[in-house]
Amino acid sequence: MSYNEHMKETISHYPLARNEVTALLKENGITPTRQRLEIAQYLFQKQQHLSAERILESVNALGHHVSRATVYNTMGLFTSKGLVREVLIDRERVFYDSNCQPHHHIYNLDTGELNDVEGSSDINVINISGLPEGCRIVDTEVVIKVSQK
Amino acid sequence: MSYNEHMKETISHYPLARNEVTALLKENGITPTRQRLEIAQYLFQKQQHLSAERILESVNALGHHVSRATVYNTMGLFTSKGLVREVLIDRERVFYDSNCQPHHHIYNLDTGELNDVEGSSDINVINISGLPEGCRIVDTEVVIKVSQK
DNA sequence: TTGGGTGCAAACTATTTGCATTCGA
DNA sequence: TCGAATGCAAATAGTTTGCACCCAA
Repeated sequence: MSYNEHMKETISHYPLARNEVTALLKENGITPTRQRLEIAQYLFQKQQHLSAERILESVNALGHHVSRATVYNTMGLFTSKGLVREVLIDRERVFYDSNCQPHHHIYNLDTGELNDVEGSSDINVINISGLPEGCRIVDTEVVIKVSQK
Repeated sequence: MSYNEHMKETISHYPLARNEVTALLKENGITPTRQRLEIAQYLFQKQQHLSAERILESVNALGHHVSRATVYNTMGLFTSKGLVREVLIDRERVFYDSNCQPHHHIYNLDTGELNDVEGSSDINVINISGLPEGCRIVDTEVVIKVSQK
């Protein structure tokens, strides 16, 4: 179902209806609890990069209640199930990327903003030497750090 | 002066003699104190990836004394002067890369080892779309995560 | 001499953990 | 019902900070 189709089918302020998020979690073998649904609904409303603390604040600001430990548990679970991707850029906090498609990042050192590299860019990571025996590439992370200074 | 030339000129167990390290720091506008010299001498003996704690332990194990705060101060200073490069891979600690030449990394998820991609590999990061106005690329970090699992 | 550098311990902060309570199926 | 999930607070660990003392120039 496309994004536009979602929008036609829901009267929620979220692009994803609750029952759709429920299905998403079930498909991935995750028991859909109230807290996980609230986190997922906030997370997947659009493609974004969020810290655990930010998720905690935002979900709770919407009038629901989720504890800090549950946010960490849930994000760890979502990561292990491949629903989100951890991006380690900032020394002090992990960012969770709600876009799991292979893509790379531009990190603005001045503002701390994390954005995606647009699709038309050319980034090639091929023919790597030095891989340990029997290892396969699990993930490739490309972060381009930019600044005005 | 090449690495081999260094080796001929010193009887130290380090590839870099103390006076050479002193010169390196001065060239970079860093006051060469005893602690900074000890850290630098350990750091630049070879190309390696070290955590702050590891540097602290190793330098002190050699019989010298450097405090934890000084290690952090010094590594922050070396980073800002471009003598080392921070690599953020591990959620719990920063790695300092004693090799500042442009190069990329292979991170072994199973062992936690961080190694360099060999020079013959093809990694191209060019023609990036989506750079903010007036920004220049300060650094490009490519980390290839591998695992046997 | 003197301003930058250092050491120490306490403070800070993101994340994890232990355990009693609650909830989904 | 019952194991899994949650909440809370305390614990953990890397890093930073405040401040008195010291040393390179």
